[in-house]
Amino acid sequence: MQQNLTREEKRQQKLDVILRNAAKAFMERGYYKTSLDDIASMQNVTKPTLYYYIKNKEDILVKCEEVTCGRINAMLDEVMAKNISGYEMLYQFIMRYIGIIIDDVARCHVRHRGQMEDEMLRAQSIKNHKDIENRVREIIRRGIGDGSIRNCNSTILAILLFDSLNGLTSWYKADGKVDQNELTDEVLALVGSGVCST
Amino acid sequence: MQQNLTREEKRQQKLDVILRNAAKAFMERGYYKTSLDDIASMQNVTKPTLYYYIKNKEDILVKCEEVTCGRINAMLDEVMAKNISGYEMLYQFIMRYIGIIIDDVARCHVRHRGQMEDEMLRAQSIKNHKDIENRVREIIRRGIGDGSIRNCNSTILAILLFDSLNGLTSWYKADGKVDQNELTDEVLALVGSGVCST
DNA sequence: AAAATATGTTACTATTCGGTAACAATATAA
DNA sequence: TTATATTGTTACCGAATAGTAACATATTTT
Repeated sequence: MQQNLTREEKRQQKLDVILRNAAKAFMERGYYKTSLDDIASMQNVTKPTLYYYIKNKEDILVKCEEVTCGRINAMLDEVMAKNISGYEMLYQFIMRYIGIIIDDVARCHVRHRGQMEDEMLRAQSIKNHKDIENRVREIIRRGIGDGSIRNCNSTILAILLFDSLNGLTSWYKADGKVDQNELTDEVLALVGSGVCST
Repeated sequence: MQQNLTREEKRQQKLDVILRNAAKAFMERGYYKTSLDDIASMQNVTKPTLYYYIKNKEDILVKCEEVTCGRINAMLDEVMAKNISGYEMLYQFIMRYIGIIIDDVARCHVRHRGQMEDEMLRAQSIKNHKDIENRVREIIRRGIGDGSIRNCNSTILAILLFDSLNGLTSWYKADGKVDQNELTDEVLALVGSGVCST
């Protein structure tokens, strides 16, 4: 008899719930202060059950990273394919990046990337971010080339940009006092024109 | 017989070394992956000796915070006493803030603030940062008042500013490829005028 | 010199927690 | 129905490590 969902789909859904709950707990209490027992009990299962969905504790971070980097890169694919100026690309990237990282799984990734204990995983994590950073640098260089962005050190600018954007993850709550549109406007205004009134 | 240094001075020096070494290790390996035995062996002492200088592991974070916030507030006292425009104040704050947080103890504080397990300590840590943030907001408001800073949401601007400045701590190494002066120039240019070429 | 204080060590406890082995139940397919 | 794969549980192990008690040594003060 055919179910609504296949086994594989149900399995994927459960994994998603684990990631979301774990990510939330990691952000609230911290990675080391959140035990696998804590995470398991959020799902109303026991710890060994988790090991059917994840390899080990660190694997949760890896999976959060895969999901998030996948989204960011897909977004970059779209934005960079458009026939617009470098500045407009950067503008759109920022707008949509904020939309992506306001999510527990993404916030968890941002906060823990490059901190895996396993050396291979750590290297891969660092590379994943560097790749994204390089794509944004490419946008900045295009903007400098087409004259829409002030001549500057694209490396430093890209990093500063990510610092302020990723910093959002540690204080911005989607349901908080600050409206997402107002936040996005302020970020875009600051990045675009700075603070000077002149 | 009078020594070069009094007991109290020697004690303070040893505490400083402990804080510096611990902060460095926390930044390199992470707080939870650095044991008190690790820290002790850097001093060529044993773990119980540390407890003569610190109350417990968390107290290291508290002491790093006290040192760093003390420095920042003293700097703000100076800068805010000057008879200059709000924008110039902000400019000087940024320049000197970068100078302060390029230091292992300060970096350790930035990375771990508000993450103490003890509730009282955590609340105090959050308050310490909020106080500093409020002083910077005051600078921004003054700038808006005297017309030197574009009209904007001072709360969001202050946070974004701290995000990008504090973000430096996670990648900038004083002995690395990027020169501190060039970095400061780029930050000031970005905050001042943004990325637009027009 | 003797007393008091500061600084250090060795040896140990208690607890937390990631991970696993062995076993039980349930759903799917033949 | 029977066989098989999947999903779950209970009970346990081993390692790491924050913190302490008891004891030893050095340094300053009286």
